[in-house]
Amino acid sequence: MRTHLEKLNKQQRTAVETTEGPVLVLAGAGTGKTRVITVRMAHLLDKGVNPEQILAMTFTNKAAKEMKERVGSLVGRKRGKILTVGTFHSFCVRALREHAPAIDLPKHFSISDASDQIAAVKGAMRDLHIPEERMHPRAMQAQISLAKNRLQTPDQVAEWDELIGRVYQKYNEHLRRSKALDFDDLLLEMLRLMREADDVAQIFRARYQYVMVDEYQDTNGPQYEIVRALAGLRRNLCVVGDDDQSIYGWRGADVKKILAFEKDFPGARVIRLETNYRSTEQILGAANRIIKNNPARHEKTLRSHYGPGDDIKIIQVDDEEREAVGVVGDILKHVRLGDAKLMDCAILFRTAVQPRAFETVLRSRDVPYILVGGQSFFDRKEVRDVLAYLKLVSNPLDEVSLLRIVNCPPRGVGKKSIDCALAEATKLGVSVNRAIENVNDIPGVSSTAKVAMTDLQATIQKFAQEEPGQDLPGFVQRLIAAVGYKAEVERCYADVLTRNQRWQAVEEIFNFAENYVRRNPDDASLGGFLEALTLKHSGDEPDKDLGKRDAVTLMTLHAAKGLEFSRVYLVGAEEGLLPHGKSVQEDGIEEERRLMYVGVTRAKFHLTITHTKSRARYGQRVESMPSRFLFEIRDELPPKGWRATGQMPAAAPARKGARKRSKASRL
DNA sequence: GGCTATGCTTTTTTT
DNA sequence: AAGCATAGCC
Repeated sequence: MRTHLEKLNKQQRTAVETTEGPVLVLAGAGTGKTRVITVRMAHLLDKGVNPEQILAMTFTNKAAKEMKERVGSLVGRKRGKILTVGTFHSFCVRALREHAPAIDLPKHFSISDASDQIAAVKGAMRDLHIPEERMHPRAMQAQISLAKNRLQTPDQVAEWDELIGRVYQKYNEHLRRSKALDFDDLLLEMLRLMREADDVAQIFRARYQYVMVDEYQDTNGPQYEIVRALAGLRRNLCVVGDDDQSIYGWRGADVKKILAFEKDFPGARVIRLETNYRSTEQILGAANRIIKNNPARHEKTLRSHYGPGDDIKIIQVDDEEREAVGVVGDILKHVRLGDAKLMDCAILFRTAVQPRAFETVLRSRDVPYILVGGQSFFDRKEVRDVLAYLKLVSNPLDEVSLLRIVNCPPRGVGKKSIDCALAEATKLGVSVNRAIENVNDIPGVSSTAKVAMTDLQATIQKFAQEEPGQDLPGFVQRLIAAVGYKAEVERCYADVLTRNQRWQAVEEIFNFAENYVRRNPDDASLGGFLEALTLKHSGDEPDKDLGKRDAVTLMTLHAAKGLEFSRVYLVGAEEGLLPHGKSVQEDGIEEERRLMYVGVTRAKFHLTITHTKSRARYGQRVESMPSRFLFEIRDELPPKGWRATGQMPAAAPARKGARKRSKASRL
């Protein structure tokens, strides 16, 4: 215990030792935030607090995992394991599963992921006869999500925008009759649980005597309310964050929450961590020069613990291909010189399309790399199909999944039959799944379709009655075999190579199942498996315990928050990309600046920022302008002739008549 | 009902 | 550039 405290500076130690009452730790980048949280937990345990009484909430699984490991190494694996450390979402799911009946929630609800949500929005709009031209389902979904994150009901939204309000309402009905909750609902239902089921709320408050929240600046409305409800009157609440690193405003996060903590929790102790143990003076100076352009923020003076260090490199290249070649070349050069390992290097970017060029170059040069948050695997058609089958077995009322696979592989269920079933479902106000139980009575459905749907339902039913337990991998394989999915893959892809590739994705799911069973030997279940995949618990590491593999890291700036690397390559520092064009339009420059700040402060010793002369966007080569942040970094004004270009093309109005762009304007 | 061709949109960031 | 949806043909 003493040794834990000895390694801390004065402020950090105060933060650790102030265990009672509300505490706000304002921790600038690299000031040892994670260390404070982990040591604080260790300290609580040393003081005799029961590990079950400690709850720590994070925003990403990565952060949760790291925190668990670090506490584990301080106090021992075994004791560390009993601590509750998790993302808000996973914590809420667990609580809801345990206490679903208390708020009339079905115990076996499924969780809608992003594509499920879009599908549900489309369904809702179809029900309301709202053409998709009125508003893109994607945009609609974003609006609904934002409303939920602001704790607004459909009625409240309708006052402001009737269209969105109505779809929001219908969308909720769709989810409910599919026994599904979306990501936002997980938080909202948890809040409802805390408010409406008093006995349950008491249990939680009694259980968690000490509550900690990481990255508090990213807390949104529902999360804040949950924290408040959990902390109760005891208020042993410690939140840690940095307003300069608030980058989730688009998800409903409210920076004001961290600024108003003392008001929300009177008597709160505020502790500032201002010594940076991560970066050189050069890097820190650059970061400070950028962030000082943001008007509303807590003034902070970060002091570097290290010397000046190397200059920051800002490099212009011809295009994204040269950018990738240059960066990878530089990495390899330093590896060859022996002053860096691959795992010390990170390539950071703004959008998910940027890594493509880098992947190509890395692969051609045989350089191992890890692409973090490479959502792509779960976006693969085969993976989504298989997952849909599994979801359907787990929750036979899941409408989105049913519609996805009714005719995949083709069973003679055509559009017309589906439309008739859909109409019948809407008429009866139930999910299609239920309507189809009496498919023979639905007019307009072809006879082949009737037989096919009955068969399919029987198959699903048969598997649904099984409890796979330890044999989950075999169960998944049998289900996929039963519906003839392999034959479908073979039918679709004539080319042997792609065919094998596609089928490998399916096999990867079998592997996931095996991993999952191995990790949860006691309580393996289909529902748990799907949940883990949806919330990305286990899914993100196909290469198992090779976390220490020597490889270059590629990730978005958002994913990089909280991490550090010796060498950072911040690529694509161009107007339209960073700051992103959409943000410029929507007045989100300050958040983009914080994003840039996050990127710069990830670097410990070497920082290289690149920007291109031109870049392909939407299949068209477009001239790039250096990011305004590159001038801020040098305390300069943009030169004459510089323009803030690169906004979204044609600035399509957010809603109402998504006008088709004329050919002329695209040329 | 199934398959193919054409044309249209897409690119913000995550649980 | 690529993936997805619709239309039009078998």
